[in-house]
Amino acid sequence: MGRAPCCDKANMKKGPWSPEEDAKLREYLEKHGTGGNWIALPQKAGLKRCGKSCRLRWLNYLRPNIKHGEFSDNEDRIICSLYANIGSRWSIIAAQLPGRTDNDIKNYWNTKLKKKLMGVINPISQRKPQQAALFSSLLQATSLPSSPSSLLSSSFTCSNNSYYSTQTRSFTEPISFSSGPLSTSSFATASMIQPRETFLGPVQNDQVKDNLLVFGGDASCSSSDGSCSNQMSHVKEEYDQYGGCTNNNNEQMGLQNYLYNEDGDDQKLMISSGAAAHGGVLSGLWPGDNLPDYGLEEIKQLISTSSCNSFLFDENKTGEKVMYY
DNA sequence: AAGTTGGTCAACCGCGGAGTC
DNA sequence: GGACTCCGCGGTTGACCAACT
Repeated sequence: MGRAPCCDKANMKKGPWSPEEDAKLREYLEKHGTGGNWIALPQKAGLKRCGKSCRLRWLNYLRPNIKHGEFSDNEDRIICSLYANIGSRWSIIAAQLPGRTDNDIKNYWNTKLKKKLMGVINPISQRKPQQAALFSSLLQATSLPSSPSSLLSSSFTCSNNSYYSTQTRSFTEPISFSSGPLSTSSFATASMIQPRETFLGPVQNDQVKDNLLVFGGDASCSSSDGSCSNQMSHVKEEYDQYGGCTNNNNEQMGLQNYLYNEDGDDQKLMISSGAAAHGGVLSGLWPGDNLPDYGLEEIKQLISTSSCNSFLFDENKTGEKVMYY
């Protein structure tokens, strides 16, 4: 037996919403709320629209406090980081960006951010394998520049060359980039996130140092392809538990509490990462040559393989520090 | 100036999960 | 436990616009 249609499509208007329809929907929702039933709502509101369409219009456009327009560098970083960790879980990502909708973020990723990232990754892919591995490892430890040239001009530093394992709760030996080919598996092992305790869970005391916030975690992923999506199957659950709560002001509190510091826009982040970027490592390696196109999966895989926690900083812009563990 | 191409973004589609009966 | 309904999500489409040829 097939699924019943959510509404009578024959009598439903489709396409762009008119200002009148917007006004009707807004007025109704402000007066009555959804009433817990989107399907019945359009009829009550006097709209010849599908309930799902109403819901989408409200959530993506009419809802109060919706933020439109340019994404900040900060938002870029959060999106990249979360995408690297959890993939295209746009609703979860959106929950960490107040005022942004999942649709907005999805569009932004598909049209702009992905290309931005590919601009970084593509040059890597034509390196010799050894260099490519190095580049992909570096990616997760560097800022997402507005252009490859800005990446080149960036000075990448990290607080040290150690990575911190939340599994062992101790600092381990630094990773050296000058010692030959990099083992991606070691990075993955060192850097996979641990949602409950670190990624979405409460920040541990030892994770907050010098105004740095932490997320990232221990070795829960050892897949050879570096993909960590499976390991994130509990993200929603964890999110519900830790992130989907509200504070006293009934404001949603979520992962942003661990992504933003008190200054909000000037936060510093500590992320799980297996690789460390040295200042100047990239210098002279940027090829600027033509490279094969990368698909979404490759992007994700490249990020994930090297770290499962790539996070891209632009040191010049924000002066952020990166710590690895 | 006209046609083509590419980018953007609002909206649609269909699926899976959760809740209810 | 199964059928059914609704919600929410992610992928995709298509209209619109600007840049390019």
